[in-house]
Amino acid sequence: MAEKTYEKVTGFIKENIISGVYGPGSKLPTERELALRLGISRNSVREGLRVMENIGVITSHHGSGNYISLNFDDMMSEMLSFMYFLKSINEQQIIEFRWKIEESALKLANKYITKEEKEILSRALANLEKAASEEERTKYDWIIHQTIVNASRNDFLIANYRAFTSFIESHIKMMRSHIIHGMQTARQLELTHRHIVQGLLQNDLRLSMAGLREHFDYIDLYRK
Amino acid sequence: MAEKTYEKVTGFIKENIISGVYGPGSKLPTERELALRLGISRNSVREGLRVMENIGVITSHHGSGNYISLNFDDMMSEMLSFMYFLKSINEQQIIEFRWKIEESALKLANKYITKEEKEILSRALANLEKAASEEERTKYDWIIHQTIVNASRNDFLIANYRAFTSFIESHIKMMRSHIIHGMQTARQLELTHRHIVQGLLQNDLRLSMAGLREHFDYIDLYRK
DNA sequence: AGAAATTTGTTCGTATGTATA
DNA sequence: TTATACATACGAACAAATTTC
Repeated sequence: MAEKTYEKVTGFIKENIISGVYGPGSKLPTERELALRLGISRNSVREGLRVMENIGVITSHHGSGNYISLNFDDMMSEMLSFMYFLKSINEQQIIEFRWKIEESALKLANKYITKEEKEILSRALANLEKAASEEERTKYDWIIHQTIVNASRNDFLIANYRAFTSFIESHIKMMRSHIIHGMQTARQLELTHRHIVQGLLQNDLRLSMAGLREHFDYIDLYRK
Repeated sequence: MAEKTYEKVTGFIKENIISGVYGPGSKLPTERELALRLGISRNSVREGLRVMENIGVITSHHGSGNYISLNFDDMMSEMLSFMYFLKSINEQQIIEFRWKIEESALKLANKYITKEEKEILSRALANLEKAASEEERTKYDWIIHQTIVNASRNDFLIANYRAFTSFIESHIKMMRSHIIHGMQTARQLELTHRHIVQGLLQNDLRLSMAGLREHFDYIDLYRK
């Protein structure tokens, strides 16, 4: 037999999502009804539901029911961090990947960025440069990178970046403090942000690309 | 209550993998023993096992036992393609993303590619250029692109690319026949492959990047 | 080769805690 | 507050595949 019993449940849910019957917030049939309708036992239904819950497709509310949620981001990041341990993916690969994602996003952002996003970037840069605390700096640093990726207008890049982001959130904090410490001051790192943002504002791809490269060069240089 | 019952199982497995007790091929305790040891029912154990199976951490063999497998690649692919599907993304974004992934991979491949991989590329290119059928061309085309991505030595890029290609497999076939038809002959598309491969063989990043750009320019040009 | 033991696959019944009207 | 619907969890049982003797 090819299909396992619990896959009737996951298949059922997927099909109904794809066909548009279920969307975020939809309530699934009760476990008993699913068992009845699919011709399987309640335990098998539950095995399937647990799988879907774990990958972020549904959420289960005790006493209430099972609902479509469709936010895989958490699961994605959990899986990625687990992969990090197991495949012994080294820091090098992580930094490379983030760099490549941002590089790709930057090129597309240069094409698609809106006036509103340019303003967000300007403000974030200004705030970053006059930020007093490390916490503030992290915040505006974050806004800049996030805005650029969003401006790429490519949902694949955005989805990947977001999933990836939550995974390396702790790493970034760790890295950043390393970097700061290594450089004594954050001035140089901030300068790279200035180049990235100004390049985007002036439609100067060369400048922003160079800024991004500097940015990751610093990270690479001081991450030990 | 924070922890669900089945998470005792997933936690147990994860911890033992991370601590090195379990590696690929390790046999887990029987379901009954796990239930006993964790103080939960066998049904709950099975819910946890199904979750781990579904994300590719273990495989279950009827009558034999549960074993550590540790290949999430397939699961990643499935999850990403499901995600991608749900976001209902347009063709433009698909082409852009594939391009950016390959572009990133190409740069890294230029750094990490091995002699063996260069030989694979040479052979694939030769086979592509003397291929008689469309089916054959598709095959060697695919080998070239796949080899380049693998040569990037970045598991994140590889996982993404794999997930992505399985999703757009049908699109690629469709696109290719469109392109071929539009150009009357596949000569020009093959020339782009020649540039990409030769650039890699000669460590000439400029040439291979230009080839890749041509490649996607053709796709972009003729995809309507 | 064959029988017995082991293990996963699947189901049913039941008890309990939670949410909602 | 009560009643109902629902998810959570457990235990027992049998089927089917595998391993062991």
